[in-house]
Amino acid sequence: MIDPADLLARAGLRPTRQREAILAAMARRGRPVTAQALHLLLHRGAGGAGLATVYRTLQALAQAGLARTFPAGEGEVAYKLCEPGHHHHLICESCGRVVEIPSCEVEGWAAEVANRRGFEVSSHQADIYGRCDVCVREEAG
Amino acid sequence: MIDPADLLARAGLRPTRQREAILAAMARRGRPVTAQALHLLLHRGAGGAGLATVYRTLQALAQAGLARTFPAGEGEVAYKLCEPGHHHHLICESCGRVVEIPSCEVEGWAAEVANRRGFEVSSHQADIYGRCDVCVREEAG
DNA sequence: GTTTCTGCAAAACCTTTGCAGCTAG
DNA sequence: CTAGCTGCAAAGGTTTTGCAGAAAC
Repeated sequence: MIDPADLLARAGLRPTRQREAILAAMARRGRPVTAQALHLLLHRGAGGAGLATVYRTLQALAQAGLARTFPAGEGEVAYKLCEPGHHHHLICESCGRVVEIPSCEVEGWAAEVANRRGFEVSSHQADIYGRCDVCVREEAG
Repeated sequence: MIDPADLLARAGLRPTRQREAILAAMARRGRPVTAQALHLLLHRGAGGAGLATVYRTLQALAQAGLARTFPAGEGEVAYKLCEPGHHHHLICESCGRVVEIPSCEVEGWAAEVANRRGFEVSSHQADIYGRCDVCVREEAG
């Protein structure tokens, strides 16, 4: 379970009403959201947060390694809460759901390919795009 | 060897002075460049090209599958000439050099991981970051 | 009481678009 | 001659920044 207050502490941020609202919304959503979308979501509900605050909070979370960024649409960036540490993603192109894949079988491949060309690996990144079980069924049904 | 005129023909674009200058600069560079950077590069040299033209050309190339986009800095997109078809990249974080990896051993891993979770794979994307042989030697020497 | 955070509005930025003039076929 | 391309400048959008007031410690 995701605890907003805990995440803020881990990021070295003061727990404020706005930040907790932002984190709660992100946790509830579970898939990447843009700053703009988050701002709208919160503005309508009770605990609002200014656009600048949303941007600043998301940036801080990403910098602390508690959120990952995804390219979204044209020139927009979406954020999603992620456990720190290395992992990959399975992304549904239909509903936007994102599943984290903890194990990393790409590791060996990356090291081999890189070494063969004299590269020294510092990191790698791999994501799989497709349609999730729910969306596949819906489309078929 | 990369032939600007040929690439333009493959993309269904008319060969003009500006476009050939853009392609020549991209080929010369060999690593991802942003539209802004290209514009500056060309504006200083002889064969200039307007910013709008640079953007339009890069967009057309990407759409034709002859260039790939890379996230660059904050909210910027960089482009690099790439052979069409599926491949991965080895990216040097020090000098920016990019090497294409044609073979795709990730394919199997992607399919297995996805199927295990009920996903239907449509595509995947994997890049390796590190330092290339030249930069490693420079750092050591 | 300090330090940090928020909100607003302005600014900065990259990118796209409209349009008149030019160029390739 | 016609269709397509270029350049400029204006517009569109997202993201960042400055600053006074508010909130957390």
